[in-house]
Amino acid sequence: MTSDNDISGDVAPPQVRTLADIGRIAGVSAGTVSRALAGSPLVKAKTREQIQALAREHDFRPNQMASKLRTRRTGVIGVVIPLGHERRQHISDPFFMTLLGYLADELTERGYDLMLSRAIPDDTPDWLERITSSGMVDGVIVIGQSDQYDKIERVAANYPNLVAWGTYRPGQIHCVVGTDNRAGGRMAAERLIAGGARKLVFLGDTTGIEIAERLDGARDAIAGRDATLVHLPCHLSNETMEGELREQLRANAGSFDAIVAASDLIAMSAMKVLHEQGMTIPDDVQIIGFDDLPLAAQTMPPLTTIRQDIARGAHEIVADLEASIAGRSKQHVVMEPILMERQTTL
Amino acid sequence: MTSDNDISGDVAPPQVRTLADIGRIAGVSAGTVSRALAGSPLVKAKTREQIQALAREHDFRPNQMASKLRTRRTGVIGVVIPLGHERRQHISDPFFMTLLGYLADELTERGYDLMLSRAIPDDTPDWLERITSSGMVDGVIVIGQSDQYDKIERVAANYPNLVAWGTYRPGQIHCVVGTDNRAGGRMAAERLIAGGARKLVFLGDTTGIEIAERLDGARDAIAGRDATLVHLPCHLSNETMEGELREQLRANAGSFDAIVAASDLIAMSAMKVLHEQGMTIPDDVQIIGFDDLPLAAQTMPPLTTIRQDIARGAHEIVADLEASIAGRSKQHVVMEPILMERQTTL
DNA sequence: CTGAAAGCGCTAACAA
DNA sequence: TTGTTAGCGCTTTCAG
Repeated sequence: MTSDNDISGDVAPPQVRTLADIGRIAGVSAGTVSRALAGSPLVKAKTREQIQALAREHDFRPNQMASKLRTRRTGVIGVVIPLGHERRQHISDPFFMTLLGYLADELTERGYDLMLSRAIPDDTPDWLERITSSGMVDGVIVIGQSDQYDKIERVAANYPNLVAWGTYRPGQIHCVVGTDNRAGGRMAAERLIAGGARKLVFLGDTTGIEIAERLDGARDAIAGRDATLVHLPCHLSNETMEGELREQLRANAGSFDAIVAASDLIAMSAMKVLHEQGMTIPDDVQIIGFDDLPLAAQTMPPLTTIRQDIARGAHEIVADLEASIAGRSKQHVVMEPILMERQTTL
Repeated sequence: MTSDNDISGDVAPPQVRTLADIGRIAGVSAGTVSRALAGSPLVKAKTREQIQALAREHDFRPNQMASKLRTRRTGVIGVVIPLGHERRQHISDPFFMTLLGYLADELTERGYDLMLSRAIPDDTPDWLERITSSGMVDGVIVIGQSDQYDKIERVAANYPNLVAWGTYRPGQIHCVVGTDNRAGGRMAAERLIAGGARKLVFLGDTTGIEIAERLDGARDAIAGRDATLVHLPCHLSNETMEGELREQLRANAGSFDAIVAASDLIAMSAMKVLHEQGMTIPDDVQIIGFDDLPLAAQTMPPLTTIRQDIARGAHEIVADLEASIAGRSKQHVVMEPILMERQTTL
């Protein structure tokens, strides 16, 4: 199963390691090399090109650590995913992964590097400070507030260059970009009721405040209407989810006619379990997801869901962060969720 | 749609920024503070604790840039995804994202930070050197060889601390961890034939060598048998995929009775399209995916697929890298693919 | 056990 | 147009 081929790493490393080395063989000072490589117009065009050629030839690139130390500008943005309430220590949520992909694009495009951290707040209380005050990054993006809202507030009070993805609460300190989760939850429940549902179920773990808000929204929708809503907790995205779901749905079989899922992933699993149990979607049970991942359109039947504009979210986050780093003011962005009508609702 | 609340960043930053600052208020030298904070037994227990308390109180953490420059050890591993043949400049492939998640776990666990880069080799020929010789990282992981096999070979010749995920070719220089793609492709086609299929189709873009090997494997399987295989190119994971697939499958409708998909994602899209076109799976068309993402078990019917052990892959990659950094020898790991029998085959 | 001093490799005044 | 100089903040001999 495992192959062999030992590989030794015995190759002579290039001898040219510093600006001074290049300078020596070019007959100029390190300072000039620095300027030349930076493309400074201060240095004579001819020597500049000569030096650049030399650098290319020797495959030389200035040491970033030294440069960053000197300029006090790292060009690195920290991206951290707090795994506050998900006990599985694994970054697996496809929503976060998708957002991460877009963030990588945006940051790369603007010339930043991206330093990714996975944080387990329960094990490491200073998970955020460790990143903000390490001198390693120019700014920090927190993907998902999880149950760490207060911690983020506290750190943001002394560290301006921080933007989080998540839910906005009036008066909060830390800059946030996200969807109006409560409106999304309400929208989902309303759509279900409009489709004739009366006995709703909300599927998802509400330890993270984003999800809690979605549940609140769903409750808003049934208030004063001839409908009920029961909250059935279940994890968001790990291997235990499907089993939990199967249990929950079996135990409550027949007592509901519609599901508000906290995420598309939960919705997909629920669809599968319902199918196993012989239910028809949407005739026996209607279902609405949340996120509108590309996958949502792939299910059978295609999943009706509440869309979050992930690409725009990433764009806004990076724009805010860049503004903050440049000393300009930034602003919260609360995006309206959008109902994507597909075929799991009546 | 967009909210308001301008946020200004006007908070007085802590005044204690260097070891010397701490030293001054503790009445010791910077050197001692450095030792104390590093937990060195050289410094008297009492002063050590006192200094640590002081640091905590002032929320001080040593500047990593300076530390790394001095020690010439960054504690950072670069992870790069070359988007060689996928023209969409977006990291979206869920397989890579899953691998990335596991890598993040492994690296965090071993105390490394992870610097993520997305590279577009066509636009940036020196995408790899830029990372290896920037002085920013202790090692580099390349996720997927794409069409950059030769480039990786060339760089690895002078840079030992590099491990790639991908396909192994006898005699190659760069250390690789991956699945035996050819065996996987063969396995898939054989299973289909065993299920009664005779007119196979391979769905996927073979610019990346991993995929090309899967196709070769499938060809191996039909060789000398009463079966045919046609290659229908299609992108691996972007928005155009579904449209392409629809075209391809319509144009060839009726001329095939089984599909070898280059990835689970392609398989899922194909299932959807076939379903639209009124085909039944697996009775009219059998289909096998590749990867065994968690999603594969969620489709309806659940997808038969060729499993790659992503978690183990991540583990082996990091183990190899750590060995290399420590100056020990590393070795290629070629994992056997595993057929996951589900319900899209007969 | 602690302090002084010498850099890690680079950049940016300041001079020339 | 280029060289010189003085650090960025930390670690680590070397002395004491």
